[in-house]
Amino acid sequence: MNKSTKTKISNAVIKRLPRYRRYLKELQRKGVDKISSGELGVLIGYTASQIRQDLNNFGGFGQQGYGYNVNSLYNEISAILGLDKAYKIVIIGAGNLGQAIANYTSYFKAGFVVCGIFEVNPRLIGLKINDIEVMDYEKLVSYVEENQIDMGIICTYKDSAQDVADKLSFAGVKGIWNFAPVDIEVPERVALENVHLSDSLHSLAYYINKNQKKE
Amino acid sequence: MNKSTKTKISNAVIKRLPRYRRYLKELQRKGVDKISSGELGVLIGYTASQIRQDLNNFGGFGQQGYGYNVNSLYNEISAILGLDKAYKIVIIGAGNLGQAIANYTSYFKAGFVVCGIFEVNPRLIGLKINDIEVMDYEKLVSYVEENQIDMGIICTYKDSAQDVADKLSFAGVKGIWNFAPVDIEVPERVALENVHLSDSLHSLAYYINKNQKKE
DNA sequence: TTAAATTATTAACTAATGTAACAAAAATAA
DNA sequence: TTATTTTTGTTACATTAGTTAATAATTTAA
Repeated sequence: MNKSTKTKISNAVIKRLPRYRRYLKELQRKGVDKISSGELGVLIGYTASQIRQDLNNFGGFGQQGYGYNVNSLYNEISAILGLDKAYKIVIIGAGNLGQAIANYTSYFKAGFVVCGIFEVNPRLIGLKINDIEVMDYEKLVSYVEENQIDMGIICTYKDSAQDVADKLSFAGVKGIWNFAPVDIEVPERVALENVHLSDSLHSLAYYINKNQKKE
Repeated sequence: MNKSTKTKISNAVIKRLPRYRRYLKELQRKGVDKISSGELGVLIGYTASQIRQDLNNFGGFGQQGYGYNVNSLYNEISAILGLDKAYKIVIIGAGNLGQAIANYTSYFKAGFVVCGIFEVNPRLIGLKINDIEVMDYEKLVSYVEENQIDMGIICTYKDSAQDVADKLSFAGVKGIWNFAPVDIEVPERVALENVHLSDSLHSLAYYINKNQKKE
């Protein structure tokens, strides 16, 4: 029995996994081939105990008296995150953010394949952004269905976001990455990750002012 | 005595404030002028109790038997977040992301004034992006000092991010918004907000696969 | 064969979060 | 004016999540 099916894995753990992975990648790059939870803890800034516990949610990747093998742990974490597969993606909204995300994702993220960008603005339809075709938003649903797209990235204004999410969900995507500054509703089977940039900026403003009140 | 000085306000509360503010803005737009914690709770999806408790961290903005005045609550929350002031900003990195953030911030975020973009690539220096000058990265520190810049946005590759953060901190910014996929260190007096897009995308990949294992 | 290192796992602890309850205040209606 | 209703402010309680500590088991290396 797979461990991950036994107990629910907390959100905090999942959010730490990409971070572990980043540090492991770096160690790999440096040619380090084994590491103990203690050493890794110093590096990342977690306690050794937490690292062992986090990893043990998914199974015993380490070995007593030895530690963790950097390469295999990197691969294990990648597999847990599902980064050993490829994902077909569409972006909705060909504005500044949509374009930036298109470039960002297709250049830097092996495994995330941007197949098309959808737009309502007729002046943008037909253009190519980084070799990716900008298509008519009207064709979104049929395109997603026919090409078995896995994921949609919402880069529209907030007023359109829910409509986009509905169409994507209807057409069968498995996940939505939402950049519109609004809370959208999706069916339970669809995974949703929000990147609320304005919320992030606003909380930064708070912390800037709080620091100055020097508590 | 101001309430906010009494007790430390939890991070979760701060992170909810921009959300409250978004919904209040929407109510304002619809011409609603008062709302009870109960109604707001239904709207946002929190319990009435939590909303009252959150708001009471900062003082009593409501009135028994009446509820909360939408306009004044919106203004109060804005003030708590520090959104009643203006912030002078520089962006470091004029790549796709830097450009998108430059446009995003200067178009949509009143109060956040992008004063300059800094770059190492000589082919970009001297250009104007959305009326904002792209300057030589060498001049970052003196520019920030002379113009009393409040905030820096890091849109570089990960290898340069710490150097940028050091320069910004040295030059006296009060906050850093970091988009580079790396953990950077800043002095305590500098507020730091990370937007780790790749981490976010990777956790989305996890949830996509988890959903399919249909727990 | 023994000692040292280090994980896996259980247990204990701490902090954060959320909910409930109710007195106090204001608004409304009689 | 007075009673009733509404709704907050505030305290207390309960629950959950997250973290750290402790220890038994295993491996490595001397």
